[in-house]
Amino acid sequence: MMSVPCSTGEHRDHDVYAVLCPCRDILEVLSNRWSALAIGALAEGPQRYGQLQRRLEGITPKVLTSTLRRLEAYHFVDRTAYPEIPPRVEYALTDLGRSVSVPLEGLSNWVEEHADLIRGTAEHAS
Amino acid sequence: MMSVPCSTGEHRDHDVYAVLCPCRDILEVLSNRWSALAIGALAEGPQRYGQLQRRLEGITPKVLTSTLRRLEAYHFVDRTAYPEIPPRVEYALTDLGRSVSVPLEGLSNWVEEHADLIRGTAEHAS
DNA sequence: CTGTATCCATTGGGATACTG
DNA sequence: CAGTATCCCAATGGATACAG
Repeated sequence: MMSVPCSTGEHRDHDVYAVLCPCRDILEVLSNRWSALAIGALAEGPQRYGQLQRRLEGITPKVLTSTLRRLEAYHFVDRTAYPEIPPRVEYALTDLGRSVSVPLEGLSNWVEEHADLIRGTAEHAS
Repeated sequence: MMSVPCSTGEHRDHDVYAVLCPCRDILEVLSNRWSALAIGALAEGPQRYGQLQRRLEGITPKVLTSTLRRLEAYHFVDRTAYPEIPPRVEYALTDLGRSVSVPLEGLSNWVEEHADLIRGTAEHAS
């Protein structure tokens, strides 16, 4: 009985496609290459910029920054800068971030558990 | 103690960045605008191309096709074409697809439950 | 250390029209 | 009905260099 949010369009009877519910927006904030990974990393505790960059292997500073900023904008992450030299900045999940990290980890765990199975079965030729 | 798959890089001590584990691939297959939505729609039962197009409001035929093909390549979805005229094609989740739809719905439900909360709190300016 | 500034490549996604 | 064929755009992501 539960359906994917905003996939049915039952709430929309005119054709102004632009004004969809926020569900898709949020889903898209989470659905990009790094957001879920970053939240997963932060789920283990607050971390500094450099730590995150090492954790999320392969991410470039520009992308890391934009990812964190987006998560910040949606209040999944808090950024705290300490006025020291050298600078120290800590990123931590908000309550909302911790909350979403639960279903996100559910997905991560699923992937971990099924990765080899998929690897074995799938021929992604194309 | 569970971490986001392949976010720690603990399995990688050289620097050939290309050969990461399949986890990220899979996560990326699921992490795009339509995949999760499509799986959610199919979780309620097999559906035809046209039905899906109506369910996933706003999706264009090209994108719907590519989404389904990708999900098919990873064996989340099965495609069955009946040699009739007019043609009839049914898409259904595989066992794997049904399996992943569970954590995916967990995420969807979270989003549904928190959408307004986020909407109220977030100023995504920028 | 924590970023920003450029520049660039890829591609996901979209609009529209057309076909077996 | 179930797609394909084109054309196009914006955005994500990446490499590298540089700055406060």
